[in-house]
Amino acid sequence: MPGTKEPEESRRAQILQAAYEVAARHGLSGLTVRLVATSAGLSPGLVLFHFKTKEHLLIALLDWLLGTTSVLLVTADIACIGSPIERLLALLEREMDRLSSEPCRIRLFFEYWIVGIRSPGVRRKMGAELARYRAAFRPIAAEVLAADADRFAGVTPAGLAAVAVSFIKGCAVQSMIDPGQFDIAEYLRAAHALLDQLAPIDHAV
Amino acid sequence: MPGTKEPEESRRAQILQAAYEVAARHGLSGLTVRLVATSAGLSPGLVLFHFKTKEHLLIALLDWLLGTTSVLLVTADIACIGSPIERLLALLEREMDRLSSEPCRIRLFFEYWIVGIRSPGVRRKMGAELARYRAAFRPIAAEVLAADADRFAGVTPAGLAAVAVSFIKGCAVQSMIDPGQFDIAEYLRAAHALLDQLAPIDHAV
DNA sequence: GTGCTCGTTGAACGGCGGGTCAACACTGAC
DNA sequence: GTCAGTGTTGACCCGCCGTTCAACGAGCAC
Repeated sequence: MPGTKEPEESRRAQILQAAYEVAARHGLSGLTVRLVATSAGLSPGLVLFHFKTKEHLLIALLDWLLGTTSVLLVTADIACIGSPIERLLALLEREMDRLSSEPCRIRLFFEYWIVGIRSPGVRRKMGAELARYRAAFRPIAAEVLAADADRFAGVTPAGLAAVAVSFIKGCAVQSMIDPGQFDIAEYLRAAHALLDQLAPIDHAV
Repeated sequence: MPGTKEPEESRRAQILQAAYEVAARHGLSGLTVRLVATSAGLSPGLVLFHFKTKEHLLIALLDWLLGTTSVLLVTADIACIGSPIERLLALLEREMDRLSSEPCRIRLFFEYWIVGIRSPGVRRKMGAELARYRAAFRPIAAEVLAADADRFAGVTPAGLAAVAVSFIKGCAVQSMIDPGQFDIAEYLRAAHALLDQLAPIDHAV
């Protein structure tokens, strides 16, 4: 039915949704304009009518991805934890849960990292996202440092935040590649012991 | 010069070398049989004569990559450090140096991670490599735990080794994506403070 | 020399993917 | 009704890519 006017801007959203599904199933390198069109139930030409170029489509998909992903969820139940260290640990644990609940999203981010190696535009966006992620950890990191100024002399909030991000991303990488051998519970216990100077409170099982 | 018998097996090595150069420059997705052939100064047909398929070539390249990358360098100057924690920290620092000295290799590994998402064969190899990397950290991790059994009650060597690997891989990711905003010195200082229960020794500058 | 094998070449094939475009349909303005 | 503009289609072009293959050349056995 050519010419039937859809709610205009919803076409872009519809196509982006289809693009996400294709990318989730076939990867970014397996994403083709035709596949996206088919998945959206539209003709290939229309996809390039709304997004001038495949490259534009990919960037729009990245924007959509970044826009629909909350940076860091500091929910009420976490915010009310008294000890800064416990709060940071709870946050880390929460983020790990997110990792395993949305594997497709995480994988897509990985693929965009790779694209970013060769594409300055994508790299800038991914870099900004990472910086935002670190910044979200910074307040809690600062509190952790303030709570034990002696031990953390010379450590900056940004530095600790970067380490926290590494915890998350490193866990994502390892559990993505070999989910069998990588034990998240052990991992969290080690993280706990590193942060906490006291004997670790039993969080496991 | 057709028919000139080269030292036989060195042809494969020559092609793999060329494949690595192409992959380093254009990425794994930009690697084509023709480009590899041109880079090696050979005809496209010959590449597929020695490696039946492009897929075979990619797997051979991965094997070559894994074979020519030392898992973990525990050099003499590090092995003789008395304190286990100091030794682990020195190792981490050494690994970070490796990261920045061989960025192409690291990037290629990243790309193979992505390939591994959809290719079970590649995933197995990458998983084994990660497991090997963790295993290399395990002895030192065990010594760190043994040196402070109270603090690390319930923490396994494997868990701490996984955290160490996350330190490295997380750093690699962050410094790869935005080298500008990511400060490795700060990062290392934070890592030091986490491991060490004493005030951190000044390693900066 | 004859013939066999193996390494090598480069043209050719088939397919696919990004991008273009003429044609068309529906809407709204006049 | 007419006309312009926008959304939409699907065929088409072109280039690239993986792969195949006939031909050829060098060495070797006899």
